[in-house]
Amino acid sequence: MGQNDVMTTPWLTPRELSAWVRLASVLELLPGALDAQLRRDAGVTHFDYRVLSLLSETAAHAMRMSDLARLTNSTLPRLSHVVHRLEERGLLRRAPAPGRSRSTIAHLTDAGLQHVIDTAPGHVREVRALVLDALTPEQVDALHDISEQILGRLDPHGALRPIVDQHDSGEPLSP
Amino acid sequence: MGQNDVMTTPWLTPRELSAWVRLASVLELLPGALDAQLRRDAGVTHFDYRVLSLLSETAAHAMRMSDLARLTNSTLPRLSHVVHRLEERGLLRRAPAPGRSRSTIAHLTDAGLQHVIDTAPGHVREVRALVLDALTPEQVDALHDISEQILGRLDPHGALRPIVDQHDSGEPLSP
DNA sequence: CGGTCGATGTTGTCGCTACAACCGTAGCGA
DNA sequence: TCGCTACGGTTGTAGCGACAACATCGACCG
Repeated sequence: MGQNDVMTTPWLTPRELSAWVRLASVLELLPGALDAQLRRDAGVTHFDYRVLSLLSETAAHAMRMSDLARLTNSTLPRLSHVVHRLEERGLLRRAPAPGRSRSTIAHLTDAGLQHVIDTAPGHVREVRALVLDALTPEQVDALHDISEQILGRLDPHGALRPIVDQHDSGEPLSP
Repeated sequence: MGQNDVMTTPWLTPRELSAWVRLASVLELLPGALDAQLRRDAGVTHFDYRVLSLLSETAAHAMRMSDLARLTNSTLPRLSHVVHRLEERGLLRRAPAPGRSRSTIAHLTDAGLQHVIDTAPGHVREVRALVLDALTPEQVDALHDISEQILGRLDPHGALRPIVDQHDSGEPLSP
């Protein structure tokens, strides 16, 4: 990692640099903007929302902790903390899995489901306003492919690939 | 924000949803991956690196705090904390601006400059590995345009637009 | 059986960010 | 000259995520 590498590292072309600078800005600003809307209007984090939303999409309104962690691109410790807080707020409950298993199941409560139902429209509007409505249909498709390629690098083994295309499940509360 | 809005909110089409789900995953995973590489190899966060890098690109290796905040898409309180920590590590110093001004100038130290020089190649390699090398040249250009459109929504007034295309300055340490 | 290993979660601690409150100074009008 | 306001910046606090240490339970192997 010495400065000698300066000579041997392929630098960024102007086009690459220009694209990267803009993407980096989006990476810094967009999560905060999404979080701000959800916190202001619904008192939850974007991550909280993902957890509740995923639970709402299952038939039983419940899921194993480790599956939830994988589907949210998260880690078990982080999820455990988040679920603990959501449980204190009465939006879900934890229960040991029935049968011979040491796993924990997170169940969405009625209040939690209602919260998702109340929160989803505003969130969708925000996603539209900040992202999708800014793009042409062709750009939306290009964004799909680009994101897919990058995910391939971020997650070479496809460990969390199941997260993608979960939207063919029953309930219409996907985003 | 009642559930009645469910009826009146334009929902996401399958293509939109699929693109958004993937982008959301990138938003969650990519910043962490970038941070991890820089923390592991260089002991700085991605944000720290942006600050040091921007300073290294100026002729005087110095900049006003408020300009630095704008160029990093950040806030003054956040920057103040970060600069305080970097100052304690000897990578930069703060000094009141000369003349009649209440502003503060952050100066990169020699150690700070050297740190950027040592760190840049590894960071560029990571950006290539995770993003640019995963894309075709056409996709890089498309990413440029897409990010630009989204930034237009995130920052309607162009308050931080100057951040874009700063790379025509002197030093070659932009990313 | 006994012991080790791996998988599943939880907890504790530390560092960073958001937010709000605060301070000092310049500019400006009465 | 006296405020008043706006700007530039710092500090304090609370909350969240990363990471590591710690349980616990099942499985496998001798």
